[in-house]
Amino acid sequence: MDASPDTPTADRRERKKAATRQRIADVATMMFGERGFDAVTVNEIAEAADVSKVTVFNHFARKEDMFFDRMPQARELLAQTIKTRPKGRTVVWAVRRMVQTHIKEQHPLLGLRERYSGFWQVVADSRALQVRARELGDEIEALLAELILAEGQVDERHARLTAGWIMTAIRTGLLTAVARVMADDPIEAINKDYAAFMKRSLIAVEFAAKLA
Amino acid sequence: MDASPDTPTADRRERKKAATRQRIADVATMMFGERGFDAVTVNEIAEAADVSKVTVFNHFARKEDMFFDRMPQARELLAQTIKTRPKGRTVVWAVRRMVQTHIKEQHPLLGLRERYSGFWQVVADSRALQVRARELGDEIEALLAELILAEGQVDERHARLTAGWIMTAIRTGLLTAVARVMADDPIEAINKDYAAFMKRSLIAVEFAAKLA
DNA sequence: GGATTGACTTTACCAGGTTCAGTCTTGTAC
DNA sequence: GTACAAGACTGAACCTGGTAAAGTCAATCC
Repeated sequence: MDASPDTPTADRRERKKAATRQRIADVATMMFGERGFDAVTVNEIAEAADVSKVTVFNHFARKEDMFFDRMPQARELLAQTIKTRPKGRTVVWAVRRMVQTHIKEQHPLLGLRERYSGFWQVVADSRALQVRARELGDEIEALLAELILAEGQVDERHARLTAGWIMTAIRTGLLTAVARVMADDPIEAINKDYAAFMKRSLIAVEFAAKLA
Repeated sequence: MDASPDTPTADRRERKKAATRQRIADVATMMFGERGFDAVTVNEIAEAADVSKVTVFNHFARKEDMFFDRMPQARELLAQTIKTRPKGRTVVWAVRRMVQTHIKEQHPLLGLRERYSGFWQVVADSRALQVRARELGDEIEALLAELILAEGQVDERHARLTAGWIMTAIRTGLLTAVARVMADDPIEAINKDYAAFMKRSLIAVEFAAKLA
């Protein structure tokens, strides 16, 4: 997960910076988990991380980003998955395969485990986090639209439409599954159903996209 | 548009309250249009409407709601349109017909006119407004899902999925069309294309929903 | 050794939003 | 007509996220 095992003598500075960022994110995530996102102030986080408020905002543009601090990596992952797909496969196909893999491997991004449910509980309890989650989803949707557009088969509007439909399917499947996890349904049953739903609905999207 | 022509001696109070609310919304909308949403402070609005800041927040829970002050009516309209649809018609059918009507009649909600473009320009320039617009769209999506669920043909997850696909189609069509209006394309060409797109994509949604 | 860079700090400030303790208006009951 | 209750509205203080400016201190470069 770390930047480089082969940092010769190099940048203590960068390491320290990364460490500070990580410390802030960790302490913040813990506090959010304990008391809820809105009940924790940025000042408290700064104090707990032994840093000034301004430093917090130097590392994270918004308070919400301390919670979603791994999203940039997620976007990277999606982009890579799609760009390295086998020749002749569509973007939708690559997305479908990625989703299936995530569910099977219980990947943090789209997969589920009991112990992830705290994360989602915090989101469910905070309007600000839901707004930011939606925004991050939109960014991914835009990225997806670009990649679909790059296939060259359709115009921009159609690419956006397809990307929106894909994200709707993913969001719906994920949210429903998360709700079931929080209701203490058995994970295995949830995952089986979740995977089946994603397969069906993404195939339907592919059809609809051809039709529209 | 007014509450009741047959208010005997009754509620001057309510009328005054509604008038205050309207005055605030009007003055705010004008100021937003002139200087942009973020550049206008709530204090300025309060002063211009000759009212205290607290009063502003008594009428509108958030600053953004002064701008989107007609959304509650829009939701009402959607619900009525769907509930009063001819027997045997699906929710998607009713939505499609409503969208077509709005475009044809250049209804403020989903239709387009040159002079609406100021409205959309203000939204395009403000992150806060975009967030709120998305949120309002989500509320409508949830309403739509409920109505689809009430048809009794599908489970809740499927209803949400369908509602999400519908809203994606509408959002995509509307945003693209708005962009063209702002780029000064001729309205008639835009509307023709916009209507055709909505028809195609909503039919595709209906197909996909059956398939999924 | 001296200059430069860049992470971090302190202080002060802004704007949205809430709380509270009222005042002023209006409809109602006697 | 007077008393009273409800409720729209007010003023001021306060909280929180977020920004600006100016400067401190350690690591790096030459």
